[in-house]
Amino acid sequence: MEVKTRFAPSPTGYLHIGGVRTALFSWLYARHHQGKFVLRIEDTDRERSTQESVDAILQGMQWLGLDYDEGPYYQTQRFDRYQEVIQQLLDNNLAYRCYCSKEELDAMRQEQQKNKQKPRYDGRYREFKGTAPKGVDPVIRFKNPLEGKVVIDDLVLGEIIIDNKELDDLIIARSDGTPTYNLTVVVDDMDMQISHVIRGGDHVNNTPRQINMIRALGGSLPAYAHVPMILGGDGKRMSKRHGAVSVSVYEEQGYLPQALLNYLVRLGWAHGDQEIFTIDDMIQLFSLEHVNKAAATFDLDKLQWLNQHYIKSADNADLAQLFKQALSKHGISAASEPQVEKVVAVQKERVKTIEEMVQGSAYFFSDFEIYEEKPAKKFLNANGLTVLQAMREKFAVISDWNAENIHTEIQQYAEQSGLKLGKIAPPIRVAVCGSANSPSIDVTLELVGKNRVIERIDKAISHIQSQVE
RNA sequence: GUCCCCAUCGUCUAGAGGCCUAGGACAUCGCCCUUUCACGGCGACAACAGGGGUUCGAAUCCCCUUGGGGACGCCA
Repeated sequence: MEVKTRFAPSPTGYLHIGGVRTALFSWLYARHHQGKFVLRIEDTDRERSTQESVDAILQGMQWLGLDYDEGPYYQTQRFDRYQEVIQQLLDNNLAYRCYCSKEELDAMRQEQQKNKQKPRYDGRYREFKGTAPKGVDPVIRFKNPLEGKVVIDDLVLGEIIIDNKELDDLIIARSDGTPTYNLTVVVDDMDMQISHVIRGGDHVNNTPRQINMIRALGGSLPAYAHVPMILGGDGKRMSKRHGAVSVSVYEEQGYLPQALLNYLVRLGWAHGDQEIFTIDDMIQLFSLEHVNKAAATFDLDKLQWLNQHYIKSADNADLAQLFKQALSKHGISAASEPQVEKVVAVQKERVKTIEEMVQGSAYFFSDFEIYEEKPAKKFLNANGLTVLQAMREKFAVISDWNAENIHTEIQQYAEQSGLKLGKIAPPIRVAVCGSANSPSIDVTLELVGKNRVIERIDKAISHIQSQVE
């Protein structure tokens, strides 16, 4: 049988890390087995589904390169089919109408909670033969088996046994006639011939209900694999405060898709000691047998380390593209000098994200008005003035402005003045960059350009002189 | 509360009864490199939740306890 997996998000919010990880595992499994991967949008909840969310999901999948062979299917476009199945269930006495009001249901739940029982619909309309109450639009419930147990042979968790007595007759159609999740999943997974249902651990409890429905419909069961959930930094379920942000945020902050994927694939899965995986590695090595059972905690530090790794090894031209986009988002024009690619080449070794690269590179492209307070205090002083004045003269006569010649001039001054490099570079750096951090001073000066370097040194000189007065 | 699941360094994990004095990675802390910040190199710290079994032998198998997570919607 052909392997066919699916990712079935509901468009009721952004696509977050947990969703992406599920999608990744599902995708990897399909790719590893040269099967098919389906994207299905579960938008039956019309109240909460939005087009923005759909777009966010599609965009996120594309950014990450998680391509699909079928879909996106939209469940709202399959209502006729669900209706047909619901009718079939009704006709075969496998489902029934329930006239309970929400208030009635609430009361039932409260009573059960009070008696320390699991809240469960009691099946009061299951064998109802009387006349329907007037003015009540009924919901339709599936007749869950009363006896017996459901055995799930989960590919990750192993055997899970749930007693049918723990289950109740779930609603498969709302009072407005629209189908609900547990029905649509079952119908779609059957119709789309999904061979492996790979999804988050929060769905384990839905599985026995779905198995019962598939059996009632005479379908064959897919294999199930429930992957562990990802917890937020607080060890609790992901929340906005702890990690559950849209993948688009990672894109905006300058994470590379490869880094995010690499981070995610190692969350709940491992291949010995290997930490770095190319996409091909992942596809080749991924297997459900090595997926962990325990939930994992999201760790931004490690993601950053991986991102740094991939930035360091990325192609300069590719990086330059991303860098340019990020610069313009910050209103920094990279139109003139220096060449973006050259800046990228020197900065890629020292940042964790593209965003960080932008933060630390503004002085290459535009002048600044203020110096960072601490370094300015420390280096733009009387000693600094001497250095700057001397170096200004030396720089002014360099005809071929490159790192090597700049380095030579600094070296010469060090010898003449008896000052260590550690005394000479910092004032120049603060004068030219506004801060105490930058790549090597010679390369930095080369890229900033001769004219601007001299302008900025002049500016720093007058800044110091005005301080002294 | 009820049901389901889980349990190795702070975090992600390796570990399929002897290869474990428990390995790797991130983080942290040292040292080296260095004109700053980084990169890099070397090193240190740091875990089998507890208790019972089974076995010649248990991180690995079983049971209990504890802890954590999930589910219990006319959400998905």
